[in-house]
Formats: sequence, structure tokens, C-alpha cells
Amino acid sequence: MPSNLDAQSIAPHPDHDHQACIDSALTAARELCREKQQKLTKTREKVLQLIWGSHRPIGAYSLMDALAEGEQKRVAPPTVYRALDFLLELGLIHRINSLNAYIGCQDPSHEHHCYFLICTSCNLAVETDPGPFQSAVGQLKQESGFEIRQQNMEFNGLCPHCQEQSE
Amino acid sequence: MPSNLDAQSIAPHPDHDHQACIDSALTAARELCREKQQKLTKTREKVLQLIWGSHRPIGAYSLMDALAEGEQKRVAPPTVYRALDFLLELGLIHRINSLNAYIGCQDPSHEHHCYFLICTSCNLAVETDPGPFQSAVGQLKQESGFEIRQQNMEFNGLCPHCQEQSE
DNA sequence: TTTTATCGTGTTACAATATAACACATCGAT
DNA sequence: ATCGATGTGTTATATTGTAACACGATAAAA
Repeated sequence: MPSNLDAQSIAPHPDHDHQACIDSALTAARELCREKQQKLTKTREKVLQLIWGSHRPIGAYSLMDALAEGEQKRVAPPTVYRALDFLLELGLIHRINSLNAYIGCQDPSHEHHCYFLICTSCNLAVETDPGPFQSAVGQLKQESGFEIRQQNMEFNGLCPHCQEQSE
Repeated sequence: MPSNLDAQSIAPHPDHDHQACIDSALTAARELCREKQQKLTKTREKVLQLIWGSHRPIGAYSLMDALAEGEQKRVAPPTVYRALDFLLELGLIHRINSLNAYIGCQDPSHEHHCYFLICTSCNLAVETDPGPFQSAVGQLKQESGFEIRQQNMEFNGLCPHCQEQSE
């Protein structure tokens, strides 16, 4: 789970040192690629960095726009999607299905299920610990007879900051 | 929660009387529309019926294909999407985000969160009770400071029937 | 050192999902 | 009878994602 958080909350504080997030994400990514003997190429690294440009999910085509900044040529969709597939595969990013968008993984060092809190006002997305849900999941497995392999949870609501704004 | 279930499981048995599902869904829909003073027009009813044609999520364009069966003209996408929006709004169907597809709601009589078990082999999708998860959600609200308004859970795995097949 | 195999990228075209905008029709309430 | 609200038809287009094939770099095998 991420450092660099608001003491009151697992949501990153609006004024937090975001460069630290980016740096630690990239360091973790390089480390993971070394371990798994995968190459973090220029494109892949740039995409990861852009995704970590905020704590808000970003779409593939927005990434293409961002990649185009200051470049002569735009990259084509397959380039971005290949990078995204690579990063997803390694667990360095997650896909937010309800938004068709991608966000950095807070803890890529081991596989885990995706539990996200998403602010419908500012789009902040915070990854949370699936732990507290696992007894209910176990019960559900029993009752349903399903063999559950993936858990994908998306909570929508208002983040602490946006609640203040709207008061 | 639906009747007509496998005794061992909340998943519908492959041989269950599916016409009963369709009929009770349509009856419930008519009732709900009367209550809420909304019109279940021909198009809307047909779409709902097609969605209830199985317990598998179905995409908007497949619905268009199904609507076209035995008709002279195909309807255009907006027609289907309007019907879908209407049915979603009333809670008669849910959207499965990870599949861009739609499925009938098992219990439209009151608003609730969406918890689905989805079989990655046969696409069976079963709606389950969010109840057992609510204490963990409450804890999460506290810790995160988020005001959670919507819960959208998609579990992927193998349904009991497909587990047998793959043994 | 050449050869070859693998992996990553470039490029073109296209598929699949979803919406905007505007015209028209229906139907109940004033 | 008219008006306003709601539902549908129609055309065009936006958004998200893939298929298929060519090219290039790199590194291991011959």
C-alpha cells in the first residue's frame, strides 16, 4: 500500500508530493521487470509515467494525446494498447472497467484483486485492501459453488476533498 | 432473489424452466412500471425479454441483431440504447462493465448494489446478495473518508457446471 | 561472423461500442 | 384544437479496441 498518504484517509492528499509517487512507481517497475526478465522499453516507461501523472484513471486515447505532446508524430493505437497490455500483464497498472481507463497499481510486487474507490466528482481513484472482504468472498464461494478467480470491485462516491467542496 | 434455483447453489440449473424466469421478469417489470408511472413500450418490453433470453450478459449490438430477427428493418443503435437506458434507470437490468453487456436484474423491486458472479467459460452471470460485504464496506467508508454511493462488484471464475465439464 | 529466432514497433485498416443532433409522431392535459 | 411532454426514426459521428502484416533491433546459435 502506498506511502505518501493523508493521515486521515487512504486517499492521497491533494497537496501531496506527487513526484514521489511517480518516482517510486518507476523504481518499482524497473525492479519488477528485472525480476521477471521483461524489458521496460522507452514506450512502456513513458506510458507508465503518464498514467502515474495523476491518481485519476486515464483512457488509452488520452494517453496517445499525451504521448504526442512535443513530438512530431502521433503514435497509433496499437502502440499504446501494446504498452498497456504489457503493463497490465505485469500488474503495474489496472484497468477501471466502468471508465475504460487505466491507473497505476499501488502495489505491483504481488498479484492481487482490484478494489477501487472512485470519486465521481474529481475522478480520483484509490486502490484499497481486499482483505476485509475475503471472509464474505469465502462464504460466497461456498454458497454459489463458483470457483472465483478474479475479484473486481469498483466503489463510486465522493472523495473526502470533494465532499468538503460540495458542502 | 430468484426462485427456480439449483438446490446446491444460487446459480440457475442448466435444465431449469427458463420460461418461468422470463415470465416472472416481465410481470415484475409491468408492475414496477405501473408503480413508477413509466411506460413499458413495445420496444422496451422486447429488449427486456431478449435480455432475459438467457442468464448470460448480452451486448447492445447482439440485441439489435436479435431484434432484427423476423423483421423487415433493423433498428438503429439509439433505439436499443434508449431502451437500455430506460431499463437501467428503472433497475430492471444491470450493465456488466467488464463485458460491455447487459443482464436482467434478479430483484428490481428495490434499488441495490450490483454483485455478480461471472463464469469465464460459459458467460453465466449470477447476481448475488451484497449483504455479507456490507460490514467491510462500512469499515472502508470509515477508513477512506469516501462517501460510497454505488458498489459494483464483478467476480470472475468458473460456475459449478463448467467446473464439472473441465474435470 | 553470419545466421536465425525472438521480441518489440510501425502502419493501415477496421471492428465494436456508444452518442449527438434534429425531425417527427403520439397522446394526454389544458 | 392546441400545446407540451415523451418516445421513436434517422443520419452521422465519437470513442474504444484489434487484426494483420511488414520492419527492425538484439541476442543466441551455428
